[in-house]
Amino acid sequence: MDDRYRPREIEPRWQKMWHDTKMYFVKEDAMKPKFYTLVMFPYPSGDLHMGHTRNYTIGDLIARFRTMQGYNVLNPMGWDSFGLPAESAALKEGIHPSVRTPDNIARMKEQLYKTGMIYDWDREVASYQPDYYKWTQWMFLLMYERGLAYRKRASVNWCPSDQTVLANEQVVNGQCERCGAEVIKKDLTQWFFRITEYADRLLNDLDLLEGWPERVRTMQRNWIGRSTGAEMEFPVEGHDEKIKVYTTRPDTVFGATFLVLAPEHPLVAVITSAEQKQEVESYITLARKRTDIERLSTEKEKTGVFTGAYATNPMNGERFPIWVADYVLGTYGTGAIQAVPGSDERDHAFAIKYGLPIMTVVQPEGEFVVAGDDPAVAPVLKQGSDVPVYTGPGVMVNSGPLDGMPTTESKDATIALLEAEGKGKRATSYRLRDWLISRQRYWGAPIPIVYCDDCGEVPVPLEQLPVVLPTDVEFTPDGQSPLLRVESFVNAPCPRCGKSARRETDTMDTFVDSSWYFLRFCDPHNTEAPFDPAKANYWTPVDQYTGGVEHAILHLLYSRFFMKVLADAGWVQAQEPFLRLFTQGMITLGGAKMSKSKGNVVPVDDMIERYGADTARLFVLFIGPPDEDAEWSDRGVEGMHRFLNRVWRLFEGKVTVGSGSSHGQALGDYSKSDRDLLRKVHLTISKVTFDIERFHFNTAVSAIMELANTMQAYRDAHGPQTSAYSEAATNLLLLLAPMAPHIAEEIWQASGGSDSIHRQPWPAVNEELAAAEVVTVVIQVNGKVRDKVELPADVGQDEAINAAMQSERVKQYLDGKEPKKVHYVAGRLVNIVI
RNA sequence: GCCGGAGUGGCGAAACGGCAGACGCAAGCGACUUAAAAUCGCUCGGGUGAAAGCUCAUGCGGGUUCGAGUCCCGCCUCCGGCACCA
Repeated sequence: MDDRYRPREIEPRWQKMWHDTKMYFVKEDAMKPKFYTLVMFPYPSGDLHMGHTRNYTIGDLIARFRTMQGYNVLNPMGWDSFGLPAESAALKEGIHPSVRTPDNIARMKEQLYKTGMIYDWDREVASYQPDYYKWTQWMFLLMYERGLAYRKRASVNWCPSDQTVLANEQVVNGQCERCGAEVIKKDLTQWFFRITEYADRLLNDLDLLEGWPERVRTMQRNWIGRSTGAEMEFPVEGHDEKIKVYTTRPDTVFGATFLVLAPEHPLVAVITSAEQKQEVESYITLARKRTDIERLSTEKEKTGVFTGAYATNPMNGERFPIWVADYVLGTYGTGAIQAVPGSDERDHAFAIKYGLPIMTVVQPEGEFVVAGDDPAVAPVLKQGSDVPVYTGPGVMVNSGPLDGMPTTESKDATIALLEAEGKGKRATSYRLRDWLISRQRYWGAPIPIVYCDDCGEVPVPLEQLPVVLPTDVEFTPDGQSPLLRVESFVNAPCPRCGKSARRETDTMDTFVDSSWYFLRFCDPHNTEAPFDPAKANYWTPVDQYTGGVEHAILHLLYSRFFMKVLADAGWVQAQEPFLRLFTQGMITLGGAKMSKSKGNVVPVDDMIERYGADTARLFVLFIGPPDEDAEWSDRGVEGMHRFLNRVWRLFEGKVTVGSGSSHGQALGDYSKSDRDLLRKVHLTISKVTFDIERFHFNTAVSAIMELANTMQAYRDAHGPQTSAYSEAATNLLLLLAPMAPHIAEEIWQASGGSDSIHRQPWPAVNEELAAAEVVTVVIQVNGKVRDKVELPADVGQDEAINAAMQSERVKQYLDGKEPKKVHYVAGRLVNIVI
């Protein structure tokens, strides 16, 4: 072994060995338990920084750890390589994305290689390649066949900067998630996936995902936003139409004093009276012009206009006015509400502004008086601001058959009443909208649809896939799909009748590409199908998925949707794609996320050059709890480099490693100091194993450091040539192997270890060696530590308490008196209560 | 407003209801060296004390318990998600 630790010499050597021997290439193996670990595949932007390294180091550690534990481990890598960033960069630099993308991939692959990441590269996929997106198009057709892909004209989100439509999920606070531009609404005919059909299952199955962070499950629950209530029909005076209303508080129907329609509601034009027509139309025009941001900023001030029409309350026959207001959303519920200003703050504000009647129908329990007994407490139909709004629980008043009923029962009772009289029914509503997948941009998978004058919209048949994305395209965005300009692409024969027809020219949202890639990894070379179900069923669900929390809704919800659709179609068995999810924190520099544009990156190449990959890897594991953000520290990384140098020196002077947990001698043959060292070894095995299992990598590294410190002290006293030291050294390397794989491999092979260290079994805890011989029992008086005493590990309660009572300190506190009570925690603590 | 998560030394952080601050960074002192680097050793939450020790201390206020950073109740602050969703 070299006398100095030289990572630049040893790391490339072992990387080559792992790579050349295809050490981590795997096949299905029914005899072994499988473990599918996956890190979210990256967008190939070019250069990796330490934020990425944290992510991939965790993935690599899991793969190596589970392999040593005897699992058949699938750890693949691929490239999420369609999408806007490549296109924007290409426009800026004048390099075509089809050239730039493979270059970037090659660069990132090289950096992963140099960091010692191991993947089954035989399974590499890239979503921009035709042999991948052929199957993305197949997925579209599957959706289409099952009635889950459809085209409709709708008011959609449009990013004026990126010049394309966006999914709801890609609009954050009224701004484009990618570029921050203010999103506007446009009426366009677009393709959607009917994810709302799966809303219930996507919500309910979140309960099964116990291996997911609570935070992510909550975010998905909020996003799906299920509420339950009722739909009710309100007849319109002088018209046959009835207005359907959705409400979560059907029990307050007796307090409804007007109806409100969203500006987009189709009945607005039908029911509006001649006198009000002009006012209503100009209001609607105004409302449509407002962006989401404007609507948010005017949150307090509600606006609306009277339609001139009247409706009848189905429960009590009351006649009341119908208004139009944009505080009611056209896209939620039925786009129409019953306004109950006595029980809803928004309706109350609106009623006050426009002088509409307010009536109390719910009263707080304690204040209940029989309706009519005291008009001051139970006001009947009053106008003005003196009738307060009350939204809490209570008792129904002014509500006919519901009077006196507590609100805990009134909701169900009202629904029963509505259903019995045929005036309404129980209903559920969701915040989730269908997923808009069309994009008017170039760098994506073409939507496999042809429009024929005779046959209409025709899906491209499987044997004609892929619909290839042409490369000779002028793709500067102008609000229209760039593919429209390519005659040879647009003009295509109708697959059904053969007459000349036109192709769909929009491409798919890149989130479609990434919604199924984890399945392609199971069978990446299949030319007949997206994957062989038998192989997919062997590997899926993914046992451990790792990635950034920024995908909590978009990617993770879409993938779950795809998995359920594929399960329904019989392609997979699992209902959920990702069994356990880990969301790692960012690494920040100067308090901000590392990013090239901000210029605050620590490139992984620099770290490898200066300290080697193992130092970089170990440091990002040690930097803090892996699910929390952590600030980069140059000093910290130097400390970690010092540690690896210390490890190196522990092996100076012919230290021999053997098999991990065997020890040739009986326990009694070891000296006291040997036994102490071995105890530390086995306690460390136990702690590191436990900590890796529960993703506490920072404390796993600490534990290994402690072991190294203990070994150093032992070595200073007894030298390295003892069997106890050899066993300690062996286990130290094995524990370090998944985290710092190169140095572990180098020392292993230089110290007589057989084969690769990465093919050794993970060390087992020897309970006999781990067992303590003596314990330090803490002696408390009234819960405060006053003394400690060393006792044999198998000490009984009586001896321990006895020993405690002998303590001089305890005697001082007792002052001759008898203790009131004594608590004993076996082998740990005696608490004397005085 | 609703829903999650988090508040511990100078810093990153540890602690099955049982010795608060492991491990590391920074800092200080010392050894080695002509010197520096590297390496090694010691100190390192506050107050008090010569020391042993005593005492205060895990965002704030209560509570449960022999014993609370940890459990319960009520607050405060920060981070994240949702939000005119009827």
